[in-house]
Amino acid sequence: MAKVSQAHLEARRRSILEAAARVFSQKGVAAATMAEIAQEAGISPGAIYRYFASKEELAREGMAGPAEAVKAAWEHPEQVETGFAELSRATFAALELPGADLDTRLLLERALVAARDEDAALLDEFGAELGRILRGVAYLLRRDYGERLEGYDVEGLAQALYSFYWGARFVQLMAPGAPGPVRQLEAVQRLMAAAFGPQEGPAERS
Amino acid sequence: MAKVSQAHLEARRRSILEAAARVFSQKGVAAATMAEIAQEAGISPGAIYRYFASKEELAREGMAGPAEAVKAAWEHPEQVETGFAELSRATFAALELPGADLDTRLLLERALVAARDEDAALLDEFGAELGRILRGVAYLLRRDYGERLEGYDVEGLAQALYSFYWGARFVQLMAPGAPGPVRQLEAVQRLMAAAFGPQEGPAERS
Amino acid sequence: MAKVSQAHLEARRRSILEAAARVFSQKGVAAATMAEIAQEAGISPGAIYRYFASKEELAREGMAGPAEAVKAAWEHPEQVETGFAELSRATFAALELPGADLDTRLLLERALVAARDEDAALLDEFGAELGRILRGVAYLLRRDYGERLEGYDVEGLAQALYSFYWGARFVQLMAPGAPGPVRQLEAVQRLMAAAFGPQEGPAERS
Amino acid sequence: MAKVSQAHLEARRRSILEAAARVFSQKGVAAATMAEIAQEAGISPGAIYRYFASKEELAREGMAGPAEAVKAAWEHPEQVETGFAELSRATFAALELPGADLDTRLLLERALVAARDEDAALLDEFGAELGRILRGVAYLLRRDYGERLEGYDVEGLAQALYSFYWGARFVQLMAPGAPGPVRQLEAVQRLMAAAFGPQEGPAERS
DNA sequence: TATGAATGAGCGTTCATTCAT
DNA sequence: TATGAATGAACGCTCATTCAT
Repeated sequence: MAKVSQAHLEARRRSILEAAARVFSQKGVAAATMAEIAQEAGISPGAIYRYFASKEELAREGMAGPAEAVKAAWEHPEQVETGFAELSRATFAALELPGADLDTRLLLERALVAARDEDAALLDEFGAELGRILRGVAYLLRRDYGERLEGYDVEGLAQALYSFYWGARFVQLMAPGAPGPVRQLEAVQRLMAAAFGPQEGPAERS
Repeated sequence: MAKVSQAHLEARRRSILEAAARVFSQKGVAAATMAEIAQEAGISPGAIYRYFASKEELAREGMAGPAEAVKAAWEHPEQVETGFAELSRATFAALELPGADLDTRLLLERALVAARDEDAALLDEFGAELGRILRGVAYLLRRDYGERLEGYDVEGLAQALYSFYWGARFVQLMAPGAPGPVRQLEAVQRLMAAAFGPQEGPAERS
Repeated sequence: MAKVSQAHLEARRRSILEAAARVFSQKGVAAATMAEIAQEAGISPGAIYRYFASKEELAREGMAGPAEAVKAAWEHPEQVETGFAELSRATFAALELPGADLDTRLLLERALVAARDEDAALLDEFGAELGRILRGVAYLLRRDYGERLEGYDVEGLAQALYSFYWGARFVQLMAPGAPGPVRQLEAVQRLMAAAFGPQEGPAERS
Repeated sequence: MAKVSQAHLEARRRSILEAAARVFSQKGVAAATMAEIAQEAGISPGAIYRYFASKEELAREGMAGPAEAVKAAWEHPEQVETGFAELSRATFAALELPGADLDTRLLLERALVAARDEDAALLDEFGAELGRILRGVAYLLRRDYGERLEGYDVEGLAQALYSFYWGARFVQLMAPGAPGPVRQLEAVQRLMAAAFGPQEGPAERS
């Protein structure tokens, strides 16, 4: 029963995690009850404790951000074929998919928890991720716009774009009726196109 | 302890609100206890209920966003002497003041609560505020950049800038070490300057 | 200020007691709050404590049964001119006056309190009152029906009539739509008339 | 402690109800605490809430009058073999059993609560029960005494007898030393016998 | 190993009582 | 002496956690 169990155990663990994420994002970590999570996962409350030592641990793991595929792309830009514009567009388009708001809520709550507890580990993780993504953004900017970035604070610009991304998520959550992420991005891209000169820029590539 | 002046009562009320804001932003609304808030305010738990009917009401009022002066400026741009660039700078500079993070936490939690409960009132309020600010941003953009905005989706751009602002707040909270709001803004302003043509643009105004 | 105060003090004390009786009979002793009673009495909560040491004392005194005039008549039947039938009728007719239910509630609650706490004093008081009234009822029965009561357990009958009175109060409270006290009494009097022979009985008197 | 049988659950529920009835009748519903009831039932306070949603619900169910067998007899007089006199005697005799006072207290408190809150449901229930019993009493009176009731307000008389019953309960609670229910009833029955003529009356039946 | 009834600490809230004014 | 804001113990209730089954 040993080896097979191992796989089952892992599956069960993941299913609890997913149930928890659903409940957390809907109600918030504090308001969610273990009983609810158990029901969502289709097991008994007591069983959860075979897989997670406490609600806190479950929250910590259950809020570990959704493994966004797009994130990986930004973190490893060398392996990315598409240009900055296309990747941006895909990233922002994903925000308009159903379910994005749930992720945003979870991410925000997670951020809040980290900021409140001065949870160094979580904060560091976020910082590290930010660093990787920033590097990716800057890399792609440089690759696509080359010397036309001369005189620009590319890191500052990359950070601004990253902020813009988070802000778009946030506003989308709070005011679904406002101009959506994609429309915002288009306005920004028009700006960048104008700033970095004739459309040849990114087009040169290929 | 009878017949305390109206002013005293008001002061007490405000002091409770401030204590609550501190505790809420530190621990989150759900985790904060009335006992803690009372202690922070230097009174007994029961006394709070002379001023606020419930924890929920206290949370509602205690999280009512700090009356940011800057916000007013964006909402009434006709009365604003300074240009778009200057106002932006002031707005972002304020984010680097101490205490900004506290506000951001409170605002985020408030947003989360609203989004979770589908609290129509709060959501509407946010949406209305967003609308006013967007109008202000667009107004200032048009006033400062005039016909050079020809062909631009000014509303989309305004929304993008607003998103950028929120994102900057968020990132600042989560990764204090990253390029700060002001540096990000400078990069964006450089971009806008390049896009909207020779520096004369905003300068024309005088 | 001394002598005049004395009268005022007594008046104030009584007004508190009346306010308390009103609130107690409406909400019950446990649910009534000192603040409510104070408001009803038109004073401040703190002031009550100048006149009564505690809520319990206030309850004890405030529930001291309404000084029913009829009760006095039954307790001192020698001074009563009217016959048993007339006094009974007056007694039951009073139950159909507005306000009777409020008294009934208060009396019932008081009874409950006494029965619960095995409050010997209150229980004794009720017992003593019962004794006096029973004696009065028996006295009037014997005076009015004379030897026709031969062979009857007059004390048992008197007690039954007293029970009937209380039961009528109780049912009136719980089921206002049922045949009222007076109608019930009439049925009983018809029964007594039939049992004790030709109407001459009480009529002989004069 | 999982998968306890349905029977166990039912038993536990009933034991809580019994504990509650004991405490309620001893202290009154308002003064009784959940902790006390829990202790009386031999469980923890929290456990009660698996069986009852609130103290109020517990009170509602815990005060649901003891399913008196006698009551059923009065409500379905057609199925009753015994005559009015015998059934009355059984009913009043039951009042002298130990435990009757406990029930009376509970019933009185329940009545008070209903009257205070103007609890329409409870009041209606009481009214409906009263109606059924009254019908039963009148039915039995007519069956046993037949045409000798000519000229009587049978409904009024039935109601008077019902009031008498409640009053006897009440007085018994408050003044245990007074002539007991059975003795009172005997006096009343003597009266009825005298009023309705020669003993043949009920005897005719056979 | 899973269950889910039970625990009990801790929460929000109330209110009798006190006491500075 | 009256006021009424403040106290703080105690309540009803919740729920993370435990453990007998």
